[in-house]
Amino acid sequence: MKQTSVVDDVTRAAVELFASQGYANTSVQQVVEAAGVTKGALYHYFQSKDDLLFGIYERLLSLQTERLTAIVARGEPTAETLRAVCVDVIETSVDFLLEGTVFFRSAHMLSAPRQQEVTRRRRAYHDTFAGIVERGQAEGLYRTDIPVAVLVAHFFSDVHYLSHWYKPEGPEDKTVLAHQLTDLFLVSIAASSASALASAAGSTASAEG
Amino acid sequence: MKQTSVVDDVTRAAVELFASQGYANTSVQQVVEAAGVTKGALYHYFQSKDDLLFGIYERLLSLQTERLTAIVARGEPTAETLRAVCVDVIETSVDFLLEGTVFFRSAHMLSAPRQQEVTRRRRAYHDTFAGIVERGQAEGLYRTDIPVAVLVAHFFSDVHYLSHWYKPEGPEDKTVLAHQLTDLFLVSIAASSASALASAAGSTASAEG
Amino acid sequence: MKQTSVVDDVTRAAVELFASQGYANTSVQQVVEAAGVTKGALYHYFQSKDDLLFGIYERLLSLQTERLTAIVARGEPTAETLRAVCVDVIETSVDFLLEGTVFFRSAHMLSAPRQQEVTRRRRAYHDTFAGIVERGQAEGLYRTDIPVAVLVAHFFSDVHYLSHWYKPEGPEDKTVLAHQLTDLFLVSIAASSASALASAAGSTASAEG
Amino acid sequence: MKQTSVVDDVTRAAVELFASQGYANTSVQQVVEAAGVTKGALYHYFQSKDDLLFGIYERLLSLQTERLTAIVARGEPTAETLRAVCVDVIETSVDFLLEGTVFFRSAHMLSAPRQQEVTRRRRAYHDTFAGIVERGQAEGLYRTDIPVAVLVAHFFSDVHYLSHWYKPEGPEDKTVLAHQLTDLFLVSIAASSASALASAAGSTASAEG
DNA sequence: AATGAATGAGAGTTCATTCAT
DNA sequence: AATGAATGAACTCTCATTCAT
Repeated sequence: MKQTSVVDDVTRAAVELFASQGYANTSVQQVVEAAGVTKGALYHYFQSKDDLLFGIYERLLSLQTERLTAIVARGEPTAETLRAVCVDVIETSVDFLLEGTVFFRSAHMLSAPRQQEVTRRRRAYHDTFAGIVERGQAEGLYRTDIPVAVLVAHFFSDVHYLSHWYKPEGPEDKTVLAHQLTDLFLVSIAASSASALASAAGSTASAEG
Repeated sequence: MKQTSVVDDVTRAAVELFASQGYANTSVQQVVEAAGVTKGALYHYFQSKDDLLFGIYERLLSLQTERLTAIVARGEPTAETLRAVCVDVIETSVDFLLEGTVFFRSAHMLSAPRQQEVTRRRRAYHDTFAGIVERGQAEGLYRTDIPVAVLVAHFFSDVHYLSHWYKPEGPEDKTVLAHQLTDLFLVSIAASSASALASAAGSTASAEG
Repeated sequence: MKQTSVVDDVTRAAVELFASQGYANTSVQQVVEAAGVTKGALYHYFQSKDDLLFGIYERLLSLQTERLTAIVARGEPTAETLRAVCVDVIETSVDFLLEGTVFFRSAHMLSAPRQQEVTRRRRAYHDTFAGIVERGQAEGLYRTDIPVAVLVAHFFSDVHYLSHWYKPEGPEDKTVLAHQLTDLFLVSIAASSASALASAAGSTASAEG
Repeated sequence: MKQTSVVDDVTRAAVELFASQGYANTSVQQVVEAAGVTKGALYHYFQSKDDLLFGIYERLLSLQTERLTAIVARGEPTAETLRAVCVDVIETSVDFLLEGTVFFRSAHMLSAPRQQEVTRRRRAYHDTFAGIVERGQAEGLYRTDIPVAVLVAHFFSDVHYLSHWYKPEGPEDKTVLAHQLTDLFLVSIAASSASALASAAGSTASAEG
């Protein structure tokens, strides 16, 4: 009774191969062999190899956007919202670690229009995130001595980097890790941290800790 | 009076093309055309296309290792050493932004032995960095409630991510940015920040800031 | 009240696509889409793509053979018969200009047996035409200094060429054009024209007109 | 000492295969096998299969344009010029019969820009030819009761049709044929032929011969 | 030191046709 | 009568690399 479809089998095989060998180093032949289908079947459902890659991004972006929207819609206080968003995106990224690997490595191999589409959607996601941080700044929660763009990049750098070092089979638990990274981020952007930079900016000799 | 060599011209052209189009999408033909040399000349100095990529990594890794060693050799207090190292690696990464782009995107396209070599050297670099953090923990400067591996990853994620968002021609000054990111990192790993996680770990409702 | 059949819709779509893009450049998929039917339906009525092409030829050849036979059967004097045949085939060719385009461009793409069948029927048509000319020669109407094969080719070249230059929406009226081309042909093969070649054959300096 | 180049061998093989099987039915593999070269060598000199086809047209168009220009440049009386042009283009077309076959069958398979280029050059050729006819009309040599466009099409139809019926190994001598077809054309467009149409236009019952 | 023509394996993609439904 | 998913062979084209010069 197990129902497998060509689309699912191919997508699964593609994610694994793209993540382990890279998009460019993976031939369509390898994908169809790993998926147990024929080339003709693949091209019946996908217009091009590019489509395979975009499909992976599409799923990930849709999922993350949806989750972000849902959390924001709960209408909790800013600090709680931001913490929930951070934890959630890290956990989701761990769940889709292969997809993330492919995403960050191979986005530049997409056709130009699709690259723009991906960029557009990621930007929308980042903008929503930035909006929460800005609201927190207005409420006096977060420091304002560093541009929001830098704060946002600082957070997403952790998300991005996960696929470069995190091993799901390793010692770090996904949930614990999500809270640890979130805490590192939230501590660093807290309004109370702002003073540190003021004295440190022009000198490497100030004390901290 | 000849000021340009085949090796330099080719390397420069390769970095630019690999950064803008990706390694796999760049043909050797494109490289030789952009460098103004012939294929024969390129293959006289490089054994393979792989060599071109490895050469870029080689230079960047050597430079960063050398700078890290020099800073550590100054024998300053841990806090000053770590701050100096962080600022320096960020500034250097901005200076070699194209190389960084190539590095993080295309390392997986290297031949297996060279991929191992790169990994080995990056690990050595990270280990030295981790050693400084651990020394600081022993001195009571940095929090110990989060594994060092996570703290190290948290820092290098910023370095890594630079090539994805930072625009040298944009509004952010390189030095200012280096200090901002360093500050965000140092604040978050300070021993005094450790308490935050304790209360936050099991709940999303705790207050921060 | 159903007024369209799969066969008709498909044939119409095939003629248009084959004429505008060429037989080889038109996929069966394009034909079924243009005809508004499915692939299964097409293959229910046609054995192969080749069948589509042959069907177009079949219709055109049958029609022209039928019309030629009808005109000859009227038993008019040779000159009248030939004129009527010429005018008719030109007019019919204009009416089936798309079919003509396909015919002359793509006949060589038919399977060998069908190519032979087409050749056989065209030859029969030409032979009947040649017979009329020969009868006219025997009656002293047409010149005998040029082989009949050349005279016949001279006429059919005009028919053939129509699809390369004639635009139904252009200024030339179909009937007028048919009479003009017929006149050019009949004038040139008239017995009284025979002397012209005699003096011209070995020299390019003779006068004409 | 026989010098053969890849370009020549490939072009020769391509003309023969395209003429006998059609462009679309001939694979690049077949061309390289017939030419005795490798695929890589072919693609070193030709950018695409399209290039092969265009190269054939290019040579033919250049040759014919050059010859037309040379004849016109002799500045002979109109009648002599037109006769020389007609004889020459027919003889040349016989010499390049395979190229002609390819030309008329496969021009529509060229990429759009190249199709336009071919059309542009053929039109220029036809315009020069039409100019000679018009000059002859002004001089009272040729009939004016039929549009020049029809007269020009009437001539080129013979040239075009050659590849459909003429066999170089057959009984017709090239030069004799050229003069026969030229004569048929010149007789039919002579000013003295004009009266024939006047009485024939509205009726199929008039007598001729 | 340098050339660039030539190689040849393998890439992504198309498509007429089949067949279970 | 009709569907459309699936096949699989063949297609055009690319490209890192070699080697005679």
